[in-house]
Amino acid sequence: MQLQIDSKKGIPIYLQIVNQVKYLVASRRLEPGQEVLPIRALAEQLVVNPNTVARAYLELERAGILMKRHGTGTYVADAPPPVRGSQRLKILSDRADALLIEARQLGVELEETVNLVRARHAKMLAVAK
Amino acid sequence: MQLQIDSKKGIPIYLQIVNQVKYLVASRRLEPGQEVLPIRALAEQLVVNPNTVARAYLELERAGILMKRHGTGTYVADAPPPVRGSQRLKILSDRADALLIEARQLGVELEETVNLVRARHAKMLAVAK
DNA sequence: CCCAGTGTATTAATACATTAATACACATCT
DNA sequence: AGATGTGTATTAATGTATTAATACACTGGG
Repeated sequence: MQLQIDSKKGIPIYLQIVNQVKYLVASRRLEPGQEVLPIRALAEQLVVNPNTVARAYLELERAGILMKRHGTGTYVADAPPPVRGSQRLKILSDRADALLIEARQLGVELEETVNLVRARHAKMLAVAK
Repeated sequence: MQLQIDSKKGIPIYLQIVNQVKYLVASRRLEPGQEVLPIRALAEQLVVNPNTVARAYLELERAGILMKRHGTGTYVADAPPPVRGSQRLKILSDRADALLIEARQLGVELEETVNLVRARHAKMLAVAK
């Protein structure tokens, strides 16, 4: 698991871990059921306090991305059943709005924005594991 | 200018102002050149400290959304020339990635995500001023 | 020139976030 | 049962964010 932590870029370390793991899972480089590095191991690899990794894993567990088993290890969770609840769609809408607001501010048209989404999606699934 | 502030929802007041003004500008309910409420006036309307509004306006000015003129007032800035710099496209890509990661986690397919973006865009430009 | 209205700057109180140190508890294997 | 490797909980130090109180400075109209 190759994570890149930048201690000086303002973004909290635990969030950098969260985001990168989310990306790895979304792009299938980490698959459901697979074990991820133990807290201490990842902490050592990143030269970071174990609690910081634990914090990240906690967030990821709450987000349904990871599953921790006490005394055993931490694993990538199964993908959830598609699209339950309007609560969840609201989050997606917020993300879409943020994208559209930014695009509008940059003078980027809708179709160009859609193309960007498609391009990023392709890139996300592109590279090998 | 109709803003809704929720003091108890965890999101900082100044950010709620920033986001809502961004939305109003992106959706053309506020047009370039138009004067927005003075800091104190908006602060009074929202029952908030003037510094909090000033903080929001400062962020919006830095984002190129508003333009302040000392002693005179605050105005909606002109739309920037379309798409300069790769720095700016990087922000858009990050937003697109966030959307795609969230969608993936919810089991929402690419085409459905694209449709959502189109739908939100339509809704954004829908209502009257 | 003054006045009223505008944005600006400084400082501080308070709360929250972030990271770390340390000790604890559970699971598995022998 | 013990050893080892796993996640957990508690506490604290430190920094950062958020909001507010207050005084300052610029602009335009009488």
